[in-house]
Amino acid sequence: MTTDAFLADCRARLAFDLLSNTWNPVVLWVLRDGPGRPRELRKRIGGISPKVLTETLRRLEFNGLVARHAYAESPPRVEYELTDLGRTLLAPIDAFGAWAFEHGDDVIAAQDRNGG
Amino acid sequence: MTTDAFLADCRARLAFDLLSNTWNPVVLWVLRDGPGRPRELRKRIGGISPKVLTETLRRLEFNGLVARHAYAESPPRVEYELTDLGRTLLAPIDAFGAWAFEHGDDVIAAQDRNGG
DNA sequence: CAGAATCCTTTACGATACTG
DNA sequence: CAGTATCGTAAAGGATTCTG
Repeated sequence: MTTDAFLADCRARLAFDLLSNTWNPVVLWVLRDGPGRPRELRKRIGGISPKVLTETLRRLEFNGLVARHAYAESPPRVEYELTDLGRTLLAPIDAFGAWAFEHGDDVIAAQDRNGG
Repeated sequence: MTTDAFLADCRARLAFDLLSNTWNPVVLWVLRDGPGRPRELRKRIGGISPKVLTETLRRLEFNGLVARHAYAESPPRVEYELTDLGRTLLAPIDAFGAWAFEHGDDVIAAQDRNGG
């Protein structure tokens, strides 16, 4: 794919936006392990507030990547899971994960070299 | 656990962080076509301000993904290019680009379905 | 031309308290 | 327990101006 093609096609930019915030990719990442309730997802993730988790899940739902299932119980029970579309994103995300496993130390070394 | 502490321990998060802003992935993408001066890079990208381009390039340089070459001339000339480490990131970015071309329409359809 | 400095707006994120 | 409302801080990004 050429740069011109990338720039000419707004879908590519729109797709990059799907990963261009702190929590979207992380939430997708942990959902690969199966559906989960909010409280449990927060344990999988670590360091995310309930409010931001809800916002992130609703954003992913809006984009068709995550499905929300609410059950009429008391206390309420809700589960989130990847949609078929969301699951297609796992392969590209895996590519990043594999890259991180292979080159993460190089990035950290560069940061240290540059006074980080 | 703070986000920073989690990032320090999780290479996947480190990789996501490299792409978790608007311009990092786009700048990496256009640098695949070869080294470029800032003004020319802005033409390749479109819609990025000079200030934000500089900030993005310096951020990528800090992480060892981009190299900066300044020549003592008048008017000054500067070129940026991918490092070897930066080039290793092109494959994962390609994987996501391919996903965008295959599934971008599905995302747009979901957004429309949800009143976007 | 590169890019630093300044000012401004928007948004992301977090903490807390509250509702059903 | 899930989710909303509110408040506050911090950072991203844009526009403009100035300097070497």
